[in-house]
Amino acid sequence: MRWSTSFIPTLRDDPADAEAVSHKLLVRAGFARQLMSGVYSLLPLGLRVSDKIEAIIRDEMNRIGGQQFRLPCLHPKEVWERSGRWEKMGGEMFQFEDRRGSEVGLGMTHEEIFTHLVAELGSYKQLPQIWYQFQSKFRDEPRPKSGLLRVREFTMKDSYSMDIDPEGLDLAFDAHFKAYRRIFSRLGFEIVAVEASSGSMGGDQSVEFMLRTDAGEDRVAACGACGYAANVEKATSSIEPAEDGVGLTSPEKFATPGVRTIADLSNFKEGGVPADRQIKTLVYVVDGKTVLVLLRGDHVLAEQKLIDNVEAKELRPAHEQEIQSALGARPGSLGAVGAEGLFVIADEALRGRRDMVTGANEDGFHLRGVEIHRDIEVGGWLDLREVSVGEGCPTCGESLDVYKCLEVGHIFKLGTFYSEAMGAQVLNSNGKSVPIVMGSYGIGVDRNLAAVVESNHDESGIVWPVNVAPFEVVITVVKPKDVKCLEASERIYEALQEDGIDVLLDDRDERPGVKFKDADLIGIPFRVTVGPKGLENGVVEFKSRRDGETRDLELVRASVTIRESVLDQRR
RNA sequence: CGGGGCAUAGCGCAGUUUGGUAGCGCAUCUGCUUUGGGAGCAGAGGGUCGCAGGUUCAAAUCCUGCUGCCCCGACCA
Repeated sequence: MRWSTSFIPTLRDDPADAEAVSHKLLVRAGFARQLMSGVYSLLPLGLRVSDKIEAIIRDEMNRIGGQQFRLPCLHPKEVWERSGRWEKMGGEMFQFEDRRGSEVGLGMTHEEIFTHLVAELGSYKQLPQIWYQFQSKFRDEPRPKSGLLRVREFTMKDSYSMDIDPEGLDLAFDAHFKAYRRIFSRLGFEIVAVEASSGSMGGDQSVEFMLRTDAGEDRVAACGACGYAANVEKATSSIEPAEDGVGLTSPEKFATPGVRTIADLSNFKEGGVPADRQIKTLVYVVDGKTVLVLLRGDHVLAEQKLIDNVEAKELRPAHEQEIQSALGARPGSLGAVGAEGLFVIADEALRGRRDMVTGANEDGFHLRGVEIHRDIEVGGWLDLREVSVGEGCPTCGESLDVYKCLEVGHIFKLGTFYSEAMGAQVLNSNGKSVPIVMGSYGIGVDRNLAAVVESNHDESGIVWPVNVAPFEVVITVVKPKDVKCLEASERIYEALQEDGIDVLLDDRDERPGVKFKDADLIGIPFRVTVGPKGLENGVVEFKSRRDGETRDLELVRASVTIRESVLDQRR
């Protein structure tokens, strides 16, 4: 492609509303433009990268026997009602009426629609199957952010596996696991595969593929010693057992004027205790019922653990008014002692604790000498706390690290939830009708595109890995008006094109400095500079974007060397 | 949904406090000079000042309402 006739709108300044590095660079370098909040247009350069990422994914999906489909974005309400997710997705799904008044929605994922086709399978002899597609997904995110990292319309590769039994699902899951590892390796990512919460997907096991970056929104707890890694939504850890005193024969109320927080109470002079000697009382509304959630004062609730453990349609923190009427006190003085009629869930870390301090359900008062098992009627013990840095690894006991990650892929074992809901059954070898066992596997194409930029850039711009670069080589014609200069450039350009190299010829009538800056900004891995200076000696300059390494190539064999360098880095 | 900020030319911004009919840099177009890391000079084009009301002789500027976008939090496959 010739730069002079291409649409590559580079900008000198960062866009004012961009925060994430990938957002700034993708806009500045002319890969993407925003249309509205969380919705982006891909420009020619952006699409070229997207196409390459898709090609890698397609290659690996085909390798494990995947068959490519294309399903609609526009879905009827009925199909989503059969799985119960029309309601469950709530505001996150774009839902509206067509002109006849039929309710329709934009697909945020395609379990229901694929399962609709899966129902056509009739015999175990047709299994296993792996089906996939690249398709737009629509999710009305509460807060789109960080450019292409969190958007409302995006392209996803989603695949689905169909098997006769759980053992078959294990095989398909494992095949995807390995395919994903290869995909991310070809994208140049060092990823961590972590145990994750399945969230609204249902199912019993899920693995997230995490890329360590501060631009991410998830946090992962990982052990450097044994390799344990899990999303903090699911991660567990071991902590030092607490040593409690004998305590009192019964809880004793004491005045704590002005104390509203755990920190207040630990600094409180008359009767304050450290946070790990306090019981934190949170109030939740679970399907309309008020529930108390207890944690050690210095621990943080991992809300997803609560959601995963209690089967509920709706779960949310209670409003202050609801708290007031349920317990008779405001947050700051809440406690579970004597909280009759309210279900109490306690975190495991509180098990067996004595001589604790908690709110008295009376503003400005707390109780001391509280012994959990004696004084509080706990309805359920659960692991609810979020792990933090330095706590013990649950498998080997070494110290855990916690860091920010971006979710670049997620694979789920769905089981029979959708096949049962949609009536997707086959006859097994005994002639009995059984639901198909399914898995679901996703990779966000645009998110991965942005993720590559997050982990491959420097102060001059993007540094694309050869595998996904929009062009592998840019030929910078220093002086396009000089006939020798242009002719030499054209020769290399044509030779590389014939060899199947993606090459961009910068034949613009611009000053060399502008061309160098632009080439660095858009991040082409290799640059060939053809100028009068070099041509006098029969050479062109060959430069690597990543390490800046430069060497002169004899004009006559330049294209051969360049091709070898490119092919060497393709994977 | 709660809190904060912003909205003026394709991009980045000033002008708003104290109302007087819109400006700077980059980009674009023309000419000349220049040409190996975002050139210089001269000239030119381009704006319903987010939208709708209101106040006023006069509104980018003051008042009211609305919309959009960004950030923090909540939320989130």
